[in-house]
Amino acid sequence: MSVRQALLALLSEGPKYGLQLREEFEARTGEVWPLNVGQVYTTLQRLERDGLVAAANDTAGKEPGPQKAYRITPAGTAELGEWLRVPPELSSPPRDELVMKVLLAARVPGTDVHEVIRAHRGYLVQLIREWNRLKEEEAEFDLAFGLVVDAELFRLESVARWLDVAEERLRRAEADGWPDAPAAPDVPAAPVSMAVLQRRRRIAAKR
Amino acid sequence: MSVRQALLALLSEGPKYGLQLREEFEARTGEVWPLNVGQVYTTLQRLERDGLVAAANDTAGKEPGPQKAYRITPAGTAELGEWLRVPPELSSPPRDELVMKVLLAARVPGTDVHEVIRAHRGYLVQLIREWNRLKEEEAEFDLAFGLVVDAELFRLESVARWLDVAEERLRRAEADGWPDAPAAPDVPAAPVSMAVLQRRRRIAAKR
DNA sequence: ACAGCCATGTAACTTGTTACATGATTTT
DNA sequence: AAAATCATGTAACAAGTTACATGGCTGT
Repeated sequence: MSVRQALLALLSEGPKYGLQLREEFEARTGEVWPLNVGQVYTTLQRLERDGLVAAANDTAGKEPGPQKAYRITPAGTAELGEWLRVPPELSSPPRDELVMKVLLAARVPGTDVHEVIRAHRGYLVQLIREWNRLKEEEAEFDLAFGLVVDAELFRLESVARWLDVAEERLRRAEADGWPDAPAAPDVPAAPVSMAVLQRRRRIAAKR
Repeated sequence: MSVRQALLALLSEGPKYGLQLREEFEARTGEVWPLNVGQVYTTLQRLERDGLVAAANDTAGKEPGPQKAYRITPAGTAELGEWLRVPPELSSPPRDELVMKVLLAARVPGTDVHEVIRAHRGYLVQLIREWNRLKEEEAEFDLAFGLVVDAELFRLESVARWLDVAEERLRRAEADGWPDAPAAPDVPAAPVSMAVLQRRRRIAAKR
């Protein structure tokens, strides 16, 4: 839900048409974040439906051609302004796929969390090296590219550091006899009318 | 596209039913990442369609009740195993909403990037403080919560640091006379048969 | 008996992806 | 004239969200 506003931002500089928006979007992100064209057109349709953009009858006229330029409307400018300033993810943080893998791997039978963690960590340091190489090669010339690469590097490094503390935390928990319910390893908790079981757990959770 | 595998992971410990999966998912993520129930049921349907899970005719039988338990199949176990080990975001990194806001704000007329950056940075440090408080209060007791909070803290801190270097980069670029095309501030590049214009830009990009 | 939760399901909608179809323009 | 590429558009699908409908079970 950010392509919408990205298009508004590009149109705030002047009328543009579909393919042009795709190219400028990718240029603005240092050619790192691709944007498929189909989405540009469908998003433009929705923006027009919502009154945030309008077809720009080229002031020059007489030159229709295949291109259909759009311009931003006052309502569009307003929405853009708010989007730029309102911080993302206000409520609960986004689900992080790698974090989920570690959390879940910790209790999957026949799986060693530490092995999983090592695999991902190895891949991360490799990725970090590659981005650093790219940065040295190109980031001087392209402001957008430099910014995006920095963001990615910072993110990757924070994930790598998290893997380290996560592994340590898990190791300590294991030393303390975790997972806390190795219990019945297949018997589906007996036919105790599970609704009751469910309830009991909820109450227990409330302490 | 990770709820799918998360359900597989939970089912790898034994048969479970819909609501139970929702609750266990949220428990595993320290109650930080909510999961709406509707998605659990639709995802289970797709998993069944794809042969990764199957209805678990409770071995105990005779106790249908309202609950429909599912169990993981060998194919499901295989997919889960691969998902756990394959690193995410192999190709290009995910679009980060905050990064996009900064990149785009830099050229939106009537908008000061630095003001935008400051606003987001302020919000970030506030968020970091709140998470730290939560961590001190509860993270001791709940391994999952501790892990998720750490991940979020690391992420937020990396974003905050990125904002700092981004602001510095932008400031230097401005000193060097950026944005590079203040040019015609409204005239849509004249009616020069835009297709040609487009081409020229592509070639120029190739240098 | 009635209220309230447990449990499953469905509908409508948004965002995003991939793949294909169709003209117009330009290049060779 | 044919091939390539520019440009727009549509169809089909996956994944996610919110909201609502519907029974069964439980507690008072």
